[in-house]
Amino acid sequence: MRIMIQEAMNEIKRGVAEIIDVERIEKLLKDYFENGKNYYVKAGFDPTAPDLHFGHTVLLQKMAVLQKCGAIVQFLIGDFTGMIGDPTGKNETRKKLDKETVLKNAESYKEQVFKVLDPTKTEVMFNSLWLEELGASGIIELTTTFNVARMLEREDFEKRYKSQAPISISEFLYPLLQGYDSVAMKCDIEMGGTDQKFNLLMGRQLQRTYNVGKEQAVVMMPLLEGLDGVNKMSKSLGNYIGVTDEPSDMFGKVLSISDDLMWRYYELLSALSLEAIATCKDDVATGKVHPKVAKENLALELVTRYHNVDLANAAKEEFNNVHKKNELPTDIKEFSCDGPIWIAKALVDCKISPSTSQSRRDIKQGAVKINQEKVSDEQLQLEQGEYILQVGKRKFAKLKVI
RNA sequence: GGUGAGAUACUCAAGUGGCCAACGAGGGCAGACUGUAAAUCUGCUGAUUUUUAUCUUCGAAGGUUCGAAUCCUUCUCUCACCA
Repeated sequence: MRIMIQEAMNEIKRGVAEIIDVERIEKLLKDYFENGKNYYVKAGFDPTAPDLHFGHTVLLQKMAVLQKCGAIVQFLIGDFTGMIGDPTGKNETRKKLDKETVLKNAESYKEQVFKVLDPTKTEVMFNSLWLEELGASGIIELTTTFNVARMLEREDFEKRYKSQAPISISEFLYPLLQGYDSVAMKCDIEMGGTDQKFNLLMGRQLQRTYNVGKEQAVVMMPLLEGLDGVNKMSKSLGNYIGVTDEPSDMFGKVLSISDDLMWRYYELLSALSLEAIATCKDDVATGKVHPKVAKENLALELVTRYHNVDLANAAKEEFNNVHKKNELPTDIKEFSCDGPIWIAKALVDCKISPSTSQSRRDIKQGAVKINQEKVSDEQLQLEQGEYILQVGKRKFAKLKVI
């Protein structure tokens, strides 16, 4: 029994940035393994963007691990708090979404989330349910539990306060409301990114204040770096790999990360054991395994997870055809138009160039190819026929000139 | 409420009457090199088949002028200092 708990703990601790109250998690595990008692793990998500990317899955995967150890996941959609916008981002106050949209978003969340989480051990919840009921008096009461000095301890607020950047009062409410969620949900563990530390601890604090009878443990996951290897993965920065990305896109994006970053992805995203990863890393360092092969394996694993093995292998083959052998991808978007047409215009029509000016620049640089042949004449007219147009290494289009 | 400062392209940031489609940096795109990458080097980075040109763009609207991102007026927004 003790060994089981120990093993579970090790698996849970893998890759996490910080755990607060490890003892409590151990107790929960013990209660599960000995008495089969479940416990609740909360994680909050934004209601506006049901586009999950690998950054989110770091958290989801950890929750999936916990599900195997008796956790019921409370998948919280912050439809109420979404109005305020978490101060950690630069988000300004947002408009409240109508119910219909929220429910629709929730549905698409489910589609994506259950590729990782076990649906039988997951409850989807909305915080408007209890926060709306709280009312003005409830919110005022909530604010009395905390003072401004403490609030300003939050790193983000402290910085802005010192540099005299504006802090909106509503922003103070965000951590309080998120914390109140923990009270309403009576969760045992809350998960979040390291940037959420303050908010996560708030939940713990408020559970005590409101006499919930338990104080949630906190598991913080590191923020996964995006494709650029510097900034955290986010949709707005465009450096993300979405769980709904097409197999070939997903494969290509994974292959495009730097060698250093690959190990980070291995640690946080792969299902391989840490020992296996360490071995692989050694083999790459000693030259036994080519770094590209290691990266391909990672990409295969991830594409398989969100699609399937066949598509993953197809994506790999496709990738090597296009990039290694310089062949053409299999599915190229097709267009047709009346001819004759000026090459620069054709590229714009096929959406592989933003403007004819840009087309001309690209032609001058030798970045444009027709049927694998470099184009040197920027005045070129395309007569009747079918052409494969290409800009750079990645942008392709098939054009039929009538 | 009072006073002062500011708003320039994707972002930061120069420019204070013509040589400004606007220095520079980052980012992005492309070429070389590679493992598709990273690093490095190079070019490009408002639009337009008039390309040593034309048109649109420097918070918004007017005005002065042969000519304005630059000067004047009003407005909008942001910031700072004081209360």
